[in-house]
Amino acid sequence: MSTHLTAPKGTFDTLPPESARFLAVRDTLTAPLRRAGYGYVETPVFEETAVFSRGVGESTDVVTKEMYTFEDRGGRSLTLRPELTAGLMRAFIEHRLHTGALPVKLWTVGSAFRYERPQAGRYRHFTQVDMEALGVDDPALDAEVVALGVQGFRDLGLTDHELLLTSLGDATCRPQYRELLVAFLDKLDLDEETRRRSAINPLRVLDDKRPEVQAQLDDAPLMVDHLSDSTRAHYDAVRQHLTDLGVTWTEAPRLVRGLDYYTKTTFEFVHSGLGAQSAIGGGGRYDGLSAALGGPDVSGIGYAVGVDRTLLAVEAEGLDIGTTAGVQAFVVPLGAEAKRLAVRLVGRLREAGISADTVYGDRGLKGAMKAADRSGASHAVVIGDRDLAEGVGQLKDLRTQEQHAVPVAELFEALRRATVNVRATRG
RNA sequence: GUGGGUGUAGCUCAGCUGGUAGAGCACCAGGUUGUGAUCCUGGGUGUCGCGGGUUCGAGCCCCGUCACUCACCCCA
Repeated sequence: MSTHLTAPKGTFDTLPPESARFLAVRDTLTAPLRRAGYGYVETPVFEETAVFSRGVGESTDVVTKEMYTFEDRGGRSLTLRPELTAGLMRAFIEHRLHTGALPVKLWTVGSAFRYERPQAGRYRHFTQVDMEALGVDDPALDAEVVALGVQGFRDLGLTDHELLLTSLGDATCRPQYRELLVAFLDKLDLDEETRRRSAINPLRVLDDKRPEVQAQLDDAPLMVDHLSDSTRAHYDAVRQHLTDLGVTWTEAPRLVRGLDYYTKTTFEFVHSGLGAQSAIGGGGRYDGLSAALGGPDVSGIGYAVGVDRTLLAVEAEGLDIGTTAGVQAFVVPLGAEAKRLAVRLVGRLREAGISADTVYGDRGLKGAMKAADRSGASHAVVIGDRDLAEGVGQLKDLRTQEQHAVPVAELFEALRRATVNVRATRG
């Protein structure tokens, strides 16, 4: 078995019927964005490495040890995107979208790649929904973005999740706070690696899960207590708008995000049924990102949601979504002549928008009927030599087992009518 | 990168103190070459993750390795 080809470490295949749930989750998460006027964007899954090293941040683990970076045949350094925001910003800058109406509201969905040790909910290839509102720094926009994320989870029927919210300050107050925090951390008993992390990105130490570290952090200074007047007012306004929108949250003053570009409003959606990788989405404001990528100094806010993790959350809550009904009609031919008729009939049904299928390969009548049953079809047509001699096919209601002969020329119409009736009854 | 757990059929698993592989589900065929959920009969679909060692003999014991998995780290 190990000599056979398998999906690369940390990756997985999503097969039917689970794949239907994946699609349902993906589409449900993006629906609120489409309703709110966000435009779809598609960018490459790889970018020049600098897009991420400068965008995500040289000090982040994502950039320093988790990227799939390679040189192409032309000697360019390229990287498979470890997240979607930086590429979206690159496109925003490249196409000078800031010269148009603001804010520019964008969304995308697709693959991201990180070289990490696989774990429950953490894979080397994963799918994210990503959205950004660029060019306007308005607390109401922060609230809209957060609320749209919440809406997606609500629409899926998820209940066991929580919105964590905080403010990370901005360029006027974060540096001073950082110094305070560094001074505090310097007095603690930390291992060498944590100390190194503290020097590069001290905020992240606050997020450490280890009890021996957390125990020392009770008196740590918090960013929210050291916000400048303007960021304080910004944060207050965001919370006011969220309350108006009926969004509830938990204050999380130690919340930190792993990507360097976040400022001010910062949030994370966590789900209780996922194990250690509990974040199903997260985001925030990133007023310095555009400039860091060589673009205009415009602000932005957005979030990313993990489609795979959200699917895990949906499954953890036992939600019934994306169940496929199978096809509506099924044709069972017996013999070569009937087979030609079946192929034509199925083709016509599909053209008419009715999902239909038939059997392929050498199947006996019993096997074919079994396939018809499995297909989910409400109606089947059985055509054998005996029927053809009489110029008919047998239309069968698979639910009631009722069956009657229908002239060959009328089979299409009879099936169409029967399946449309079923749909009307169900709907 | 650091630790722990687990690898037997498509899936879930059993396999006694080492004797050469099984169950259920699923799948396929048959039960009058014309009818699907039940029933009956038949079919194993497997390099027991891989490599080496011990042994007369290894699914079982030992070593190595790979994969999966969970946690740290990190984060979607």
